[in-house]
Amino acid sequence: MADKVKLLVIAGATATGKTSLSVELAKRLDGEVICADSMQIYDKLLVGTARPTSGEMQGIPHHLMGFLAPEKRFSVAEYVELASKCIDEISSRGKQPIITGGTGLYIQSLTDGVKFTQQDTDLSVREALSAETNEQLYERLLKLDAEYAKTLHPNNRKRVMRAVELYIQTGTTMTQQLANSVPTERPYDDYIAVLDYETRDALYDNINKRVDVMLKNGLLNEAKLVLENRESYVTAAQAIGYKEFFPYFENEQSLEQCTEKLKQATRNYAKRQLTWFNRMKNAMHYKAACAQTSELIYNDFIK
RNA sequence: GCCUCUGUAGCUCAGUUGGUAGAGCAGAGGACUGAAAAUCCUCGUGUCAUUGGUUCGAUUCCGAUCGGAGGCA
Repeated sequence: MADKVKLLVIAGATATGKTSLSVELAKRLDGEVICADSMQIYDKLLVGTARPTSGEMQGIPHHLMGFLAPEKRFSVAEYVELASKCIDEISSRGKQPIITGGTGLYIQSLTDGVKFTQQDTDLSVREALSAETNEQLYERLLKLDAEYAKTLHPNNRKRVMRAVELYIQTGTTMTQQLANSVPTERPYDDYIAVLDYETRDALYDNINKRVDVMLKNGLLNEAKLVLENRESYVTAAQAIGYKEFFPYFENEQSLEQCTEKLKQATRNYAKRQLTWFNRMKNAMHYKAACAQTSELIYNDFIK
C-alpha cells in the first residue's frame, strides 16, 4: 500500500486552465507533466490542440506531447501502457508525476489500471465489417454477447463494431473484458482534481475567446495542413479546430461562419467532457472539486 | 404611391383542405474499456405579428394595422 506511486491528476473540460495550473503545481511539487489528451499527443498540431508552448511550460518537462506523427493511429491501450511507463520513470527519479488532460477515457483507464486484452493491431476485421449495416452488426453482437449488446443502441455503430471486432480477434467478449480488466486495487495513490467554472456561461465565454486567439496564432495554417492530409491523418483529422474550416477553404462558407461553427463544436465537446468528469466526481477516488486555485489542490494533495 | 410575397420554438423553416402545431440546428441531461476532440441516446407549449370579421370553433378564410423582402412607378 505504501509503495504505491502518488499521482496527481488535473482533469477538466477544455479551456479551464489545466495547462497553467499543472505547470504551477509542478513547480511547487518538483514534478513533471504527462499529457492525457488524445490530440495533443500529435506532432505538427499545436495551435488547434492548445498544446502548451515552451514559454508556457516554463522549463517543466512535459511528456507524451507531440511525440506521434499525425499519420499514426493511437488507442487507449497504447496510452495506458506509455503513460504507466512514464509515471514509473519519473517517479524513479524522485520527481512527482502529474497527469494533465481532458480525455476522460484515457484518464479513467489509466487511474483504474485497466488491463486491456492482448490484441494485435489489425484493421482487416474492421474493414470487413464496415460493409454491414447497423442492424446487421447489432444482430451479430446480440448473438455473440447479448449482455453487452443490450447496453448499446444499434445506431452506435462504432461501439457495436468494436465489440464484434474484439470477439473475432481475441475470442473475448466485451462483457468478459469489462468484468476482468479492472483490478480490485487501484494502481496509484491517485488524487484527481477536476477543474470547472462557476457557471456554464463563463466556460463558454472562455472557449469563444480562446478560438479567436487561436486564429491570431495561425490556426488556419494548421487547418490547411490537416485538409491537405486528411486522408492520412486518420485520428488527428478528427480534432476539433481543423475540419470546421474545410468549407471555408472550399469556398462554401465564410470564415465567420466556420469560426462560429468551431466555437459551437468546442462548446459541445466541453459539455461531453463535463458529463464524463461529473461521473468521475461521483466515484470514490475523486477528491477535489471545482478548484481554480493551485493552493487548494496543493494543500489537499500533500496531506 | 401601387403590386406581389412574407411574419409559426433562441435560429432556419415545415404544417394545419378551419378542431390551438413539428423538424433540423442551438440549448439541457446522459452513456462511454483498443477511432474518444470520436461515437451514440433522451428532452419540443410556442400570445402560430397585432387587431376586427365570418364561424359552434380561426394560427389556418376575409379585412385592417404594424414589421420584413422583392418588383413597378
